[in-house]
This record gives sequence, structure tokens and C-alpha cells, in this order.
Amino acid sequence: MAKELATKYDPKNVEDRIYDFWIKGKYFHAKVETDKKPYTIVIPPPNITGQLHMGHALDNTLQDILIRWRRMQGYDALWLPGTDHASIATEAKIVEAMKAEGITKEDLGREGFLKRAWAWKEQYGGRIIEQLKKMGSSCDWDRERFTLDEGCSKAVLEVFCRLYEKGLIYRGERIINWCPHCLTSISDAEVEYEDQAGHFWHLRYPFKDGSGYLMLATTRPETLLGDTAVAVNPNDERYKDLVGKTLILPIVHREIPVVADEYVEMDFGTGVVKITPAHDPNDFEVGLRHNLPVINCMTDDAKITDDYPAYAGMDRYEARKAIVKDLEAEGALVKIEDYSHNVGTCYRCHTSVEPRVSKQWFVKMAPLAEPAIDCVKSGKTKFVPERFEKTYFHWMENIKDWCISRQLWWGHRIPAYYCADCGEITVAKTAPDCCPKCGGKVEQDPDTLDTWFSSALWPFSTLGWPDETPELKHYFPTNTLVTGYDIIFFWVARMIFSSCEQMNSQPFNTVFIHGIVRDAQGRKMSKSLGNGIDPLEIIDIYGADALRFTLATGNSPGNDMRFSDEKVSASRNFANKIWNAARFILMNIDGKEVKCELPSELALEDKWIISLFNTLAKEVTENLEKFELGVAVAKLYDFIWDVFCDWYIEIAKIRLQKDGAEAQTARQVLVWVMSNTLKLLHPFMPFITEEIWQTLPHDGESIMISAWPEFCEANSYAAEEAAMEKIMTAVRAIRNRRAEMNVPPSKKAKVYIATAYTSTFEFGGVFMQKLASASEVEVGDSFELDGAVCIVTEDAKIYIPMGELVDFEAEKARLQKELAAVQKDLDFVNNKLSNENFVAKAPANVVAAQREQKAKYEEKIAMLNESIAKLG
RNA sequence: GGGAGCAUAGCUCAGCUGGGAGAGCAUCUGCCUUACAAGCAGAGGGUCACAGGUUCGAGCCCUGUUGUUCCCACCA
Repeated sequence: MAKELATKYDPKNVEDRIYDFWIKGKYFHAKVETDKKPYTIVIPPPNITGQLHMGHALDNTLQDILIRWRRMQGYDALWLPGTDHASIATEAKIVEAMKAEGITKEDLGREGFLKRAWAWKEQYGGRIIEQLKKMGSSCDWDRERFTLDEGCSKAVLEVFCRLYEKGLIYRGERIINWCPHCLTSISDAEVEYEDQAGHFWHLRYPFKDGSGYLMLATTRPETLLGDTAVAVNPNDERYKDLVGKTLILPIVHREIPVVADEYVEMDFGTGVVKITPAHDPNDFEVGLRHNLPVINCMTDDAKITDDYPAYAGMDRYEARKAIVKDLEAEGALVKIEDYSHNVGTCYRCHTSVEPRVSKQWFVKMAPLAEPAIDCVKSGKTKFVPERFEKTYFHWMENIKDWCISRQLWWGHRIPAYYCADCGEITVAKTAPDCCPKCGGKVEQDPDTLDTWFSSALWPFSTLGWPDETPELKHYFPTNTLVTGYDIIFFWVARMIFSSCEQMNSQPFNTVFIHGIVRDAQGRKMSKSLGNGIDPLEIIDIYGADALRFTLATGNSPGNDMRFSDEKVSASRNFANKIWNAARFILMNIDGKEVKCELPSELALEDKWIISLFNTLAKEVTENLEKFELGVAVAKLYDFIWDVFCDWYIEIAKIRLQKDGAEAQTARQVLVWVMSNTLKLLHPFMPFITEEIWQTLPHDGESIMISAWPEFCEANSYAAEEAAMEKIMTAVRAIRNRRAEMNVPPSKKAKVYIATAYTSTFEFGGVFMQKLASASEVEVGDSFELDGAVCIVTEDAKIYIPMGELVDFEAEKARLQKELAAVQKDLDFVNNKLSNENFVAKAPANVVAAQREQKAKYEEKIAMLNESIAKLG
């Protein structure tokens, strides 16, 4: 068996096979076991257009760690997977693909387009799911959902109608953000602002009565076509008398009034603002207050309308040039300044957003925000780390109404029906045959809903709501939502208010927030930079466990992390280390009857490792409970590598070589500790742990459904831990000394140990032989030796007679140097202890520890002095 | 304009409720010690950004400063 295992762990031989084994065993499937406590995570549904990127890899690694851990703890753990139809992103991709074939949406018509979209979904929607499987994700694939499937659509209809009936959804003509490329409205949250270099055009607008000009400046001269006023601040002494006068709009030669409005900042620019209600949100508000006409001068793809023949059909930037030229010709242009300003862009295509007045559907947010704020304030939903609650509150408290209608076809169609005759609006789950008011013909609103409207319902729509399913009853509210901070507004906040409203409950108890994965230089990974790292490629080279381990190790809640090959390579090395430890154990139990249970007779070193493991189990569990995944995994790394491999396995070799009862004890402890450590590591590195666990003696079908190791009082051995620590300190001291003197390990030497802990060191003698190149070890109260190297630890004075290698002067100097160092330490402690305030105010245990330290230093100093005296 | 994060070894980052600073990588030295050279044993390397304060005691708590990153707002 052992011979078959290569010296290097090869994930390619393991991962797919193990994943199939899990699927066949149905271990991921949650069975609605009502006698067990539920633990639920709903996946942030990736877009069907998506390809697995590092963000997904991190997000899903964290979720899988939590769900595997809870499953092992005995919870009825459900990780519910699915995908998002991503209306705008998907539709854009399909339109783009069609463009290559020379077809437009209109050519196909709505039905034809949707048919094509569904075909597209069938083709690509499964791709990201397959990629998630490569990560080892233990999702319940039998419950996979899609935001546009029948159930989710039913939930969407239900919510829309309920909100409409409550007056929380309304239709209105408002200024909204319009993407001239995607040809749809987008919500405020979907606008990204970026600094762009632009210009400030200073213009003069003449008074009708010929009494001069008003100077103003604009960053968007083309919107002048839609100007319906010029505003000044009512308190501005400079312009007080001009309010109410009439100006002639340059080029257009329309008469517009001068109005007074508080919105105008007197200190900025000339304190005069042109007002374009149709193309600026602030101007729109001013227009409302002053009853100004709204003149839309652009088409939906941001070209000038036919109302302005000179510019009709020009793109807004072309028009800008033409208009500036004409302004100059007319003498209205005063000067042009360079100016950098924030421009709103579409979060999908980064085209500059064109604010536009248009009739859309909105969700009235104020009444929904209040319970959502309370949900977090009261602690029903907690953010980890907590600071993100502040972000959440700030957003919720300042929230504006949510524009939910999109001029797209791929999505949930708005269930509103308009009567062609009387204009009556009917909102209903099923289409009415005719207008309920006048019996006229009705037509459904052509628009669809914002994709986030359906994902806002995800925690309960996926569990069967609005039906009262057993799943909904058992698994809702969900336990943990794992997501990045970049998606709090889009999704987390909307799930919270939707759930508060529809379910009268929080959607999840904890929101576990992580940061984004950056490249090795700390830059955001992006397509345009081309610095993205493909997780699948990393898996191909290093294995999924190595990738997962890297992502988990770097994780500190809410913080960004950098990803580099070096880190994955270190993780791969760790996997290999585990692999080789397993090989060693397998080699030694080959052909022997070994069960995975602790023998009744344990040696000192067995109790030591068992005790340390016990502490590890406790701490890892505590760290996981606090979402300190990175801390938990670091402890596992240290235990496996530095404690188990570097010390315990090495020490175990001594007994294994002897064979007999002692060897059998060592074998069992090796198997027990290894097997249980693998369990603790399993959530982080599922493949390799399963592979090894299966090869070791084990009970049960799979490590992933084995019981999570618990802290156990009987496995705590404080005295043995302390004794081993003394021996290990001595071993390290000897190694250190030998290394300094450049003595090769092959040159063995006898070791004399003078100590008060004779039995401990007598026991540890064999360890010294194995680990510290000791040919022989003699333990006693004191020794009189000439020409020996002397090493002083807190518990022992160690002599190594290596006369021919020792330079006595150097040895003396070294000891004196060490003495000085210890003396400094002692002074420090003494200083503390002689401070009355310290002794009086510091906790008793801290003071006691200092006193103990003082005694140790004094003892060490005495021993060092003695050694120096001997050297003459 | 408002808010938040970060600043610790050459690099990347840990550091729990305050009790003399840690890891990985890199560097240097010595080892094929039969699980592992993707390894083993050792070493060097830090005014914990700066300035105050609270405390017997501060990397950690408070105030301010500087640098840096991000989020929100959007003064045309």
C-alpha cells in the first residue's frame, strides 16, 4: 500500500475521483432533518455569464469551510447553490453575439430573443457551476436554483404585487440614470463615479432687454439645448435685482427666466447656473420648484433630437464640439478652462450615464428602510467585521427610491397591464383578459425588473416561498451570508429589507464580509489590466487544496488580500508535507493491525502530542466560531508541520524501530493524531484530507461526515506538556550550540545533563540521541568535567566534551556574553518587581509569573557563573 | 465635503479581552539525519509611521499629525 504512494502529492490523481465519491455518497444533500439543528448558507448566485474568478474562489472557499465544519459538527447543513440571470450583463452579451451575426433584438422580436437567451443560458449557465465543483464546493446540487426559474419568478410576482398593493411600488416620471449604451435605466447603486479630465466652458447669456449678459460656466455645453432657466442664489447681492428678468438662450434663441434657488452656491464659479431639468438631477429638482418646462434634447442613445435640426442625430460629444463652435461664432463663449470632474458611468459598460427624465417604476424606500435598519441595530443580523454596519446604516438612512424597471427583455417582466382605452393600470399575478374598469384591451408593460429585485428575495425564494415548504420552515432564516464588501448595497441591504418586509424576519443571522483578491502588486484584478489570475489554472498547477489554503490563510475578515504564486506554492508544499507524513505512517502500519483509537498505555511524548492536539481542537473551533478562519488555519499549519512532523514523528521513530508493544502504541497514536488532525483540516483542504483519511484505518464512509473533534478534559496533560518542553528546550540548545560550532550531525558526542529534573531528562535521553546527535546521555545532579562545552538552560546545565573542537577563550567569552544577556533580563524583572505600583496594581498572576521568571534567571546566572569559573 | 481601512523584519501579512514582538517568502550557515531537498537543523534582521495622553505597564486604548487605499456625496 505504502509503496504505491509517490513522494509528491498529485492533486490530479485525487480531486475528481474524490469529488465523484462525495456526489455518489450524496453527502452534500441536506435532508431536512428536523431533529438536527439546521445550518444554512445560500450562495451569492454567480452570473450565468460568469467565469470563475478569484473573487468567486475566495467567496466559495469561505462558504465551503463553514458548511463542511458545521456538517461535521452534526448540523443539518444546507449550502444552497444557484445562478443569477443577470439581466443587463447577459442581455448585453447576447446582443453582442447577435451583432456578429448581423442580427438585432428587433429582428428577432421579444419571443425570438428570449428563446435565444434561454438557449444561451442552457449553454453557458452550467459552466460556472462546473467550475465551482472544481473548488471542492459541497453545495447541495439537488437544490440548485436560478433567479429566473419558475419558483423564483413566482416569488418576484408575489412581492411586486404585494408592494404595489401597499403603495410601496409606484410608477412615475422622474429623472433617472440612463445608460445610452445598454439602452436602459439603471439604479443609483449601479452608477459608478470616476474622475475624468474635462473642460469648463465659460459662457455669457444675454438679457432680452439688451442690458448686458450673465456669465456662467458649464462642463456640458451640449445640454444648453435643454436649458429652461438660469438660477442664482436668492441671497446673492450681485444678482438680486436680476431675478425675474429674461435671458436669450444662445444658439437656440429661446427666452428663459432668471430664477432664485438655494441650491446655487454663491462661492462656486460665477454663482450662476444654467438649468437643464431634463438632463441633470439637481436641475430637475430646481425645475420642479420653479415650474420650469422639461425639454429633453436627446434620444435614448444620447443623440440630439430632431427638434434641433442643426445638430439632429449627432452624438452628444459631437454635438458638444459643434455647439462650442457655434457659441464661439455667436460670441457667447468667453473662455475654456481645464477641469477635472466626477462623471457617472454605467457599472456594466462604463459608458457615461445620461441623466434623463423618464417614466419608470420605483420602490418607495423610506418605509422599508426603517425595519431594515432596526434589524441590524437590534442585532438580529450582525456584520462581521462590525464596522460594515456603519456603511450599511449610512446607506440605509440616506436611501432614495429605487428605480426597478429596465428597458430590457431578459428578466422578470413587470406584471402591470395598461388599458389602451381608459389608461387604467392593473397590477396582477395573472394577466387580465380585459381592463377591469372599462373592458378595453390591455397590454403588459414591456419592461423587466432590475436583476437585483429577484436576488433580493434569494434567501427565501430559493427555499420555496411564497409556498410554506418544509425547507422554508426548517432552514429559514439562514445562518450566514458570505460576501464581499463591494456588494453590500446591491444585494445584502436589499435582502435585508425584502426579508423584513415579506418574512417579518432577518434573512440571515450573520453577514460575513470579506475583501477583494488583488494581484501580487496590490492592484485590483481586472480584464482591462489583464492582471487577472485564473483560479482554474492555479488548480491545474497546484491543486484545489493549495488554492483554498492560500485563500483561507490570507483571510482576515473584511480585508483585501494579495495573491501570488509564491503563496500558492507554499500551500502546495504544505499539502506535500502532509502527504509525506501520511506516507511515513502508512509505511509503519503496513501489515500491522492498527485501529484509529488511543491505547490505554501512553508514553510521555504520546500524552504531550495528544494534549497539544486537544488544545488545537479547542482553539480551531473557537476561531471558526468567531469567523477567524485565517487564524484557525495558521494554527493547523503550525501544529502539523512544527509539532507533529518535526517533533512527534521524529520521536516516534525511536519506538517504531524497536517493534513490540511500544511500537504498537506509537503506531496507534500516530494514526489517531493524524486522523483527527485531518478532520480539523478537512474544511480547509477537503481533497487531500479525504484521500489520506480513507487510506488510514478509519470508521465510517467519509471524513466529511465524520464527527468534528471536540475538546476533551481527559486528553489534557499539563505535566507531560511541561516535561516535554524542558526536553525540547535542551534539544534546541544543544542543536544551536553545535550549529554555532559547525559540528556536523554525523559527529556524535556524549551529553552530560546536570539537573534537578533527573527523571524527566533520563526519560528524554533517547530523544537527545535521536534529535541532538548525542552518542550517549548521562543525567545527574552535577558533573565535574574538563574541556567540555557548557550549555545552560533554565532547567539544566548541559556538558558536551568536545575538547579538540573547543576554543576555551571563545567559550568563556560566549558564556560571559550570555551571562550579560540574562543579567539584563533579570534587571528588567527586578525593576518591575521593585516598583511598588506594579506589585500593588498588577493582577496577582502577572506578579507571580514575574517572580517565577526572576527565580529562573537567578538560577541560570548561578549556573553560568559556575561554568565560567571552571574555565579559569 | 462626510465616513472607513491600512501603516509591524528586505517583501507579504498575523498579532485574541493591554503584561518584554510572530509566521511565510527572501538572505546567510551547516546537513542526502531512508516520510518529505516542495525537505531537515541553525542564524541574522524590527524606535511596531510620527507626536502627545491614559496606565504600574501600550503594537494593542484615547487625541492629534503625516502618508496611503477605499466607500459615500456630486459645486453647475
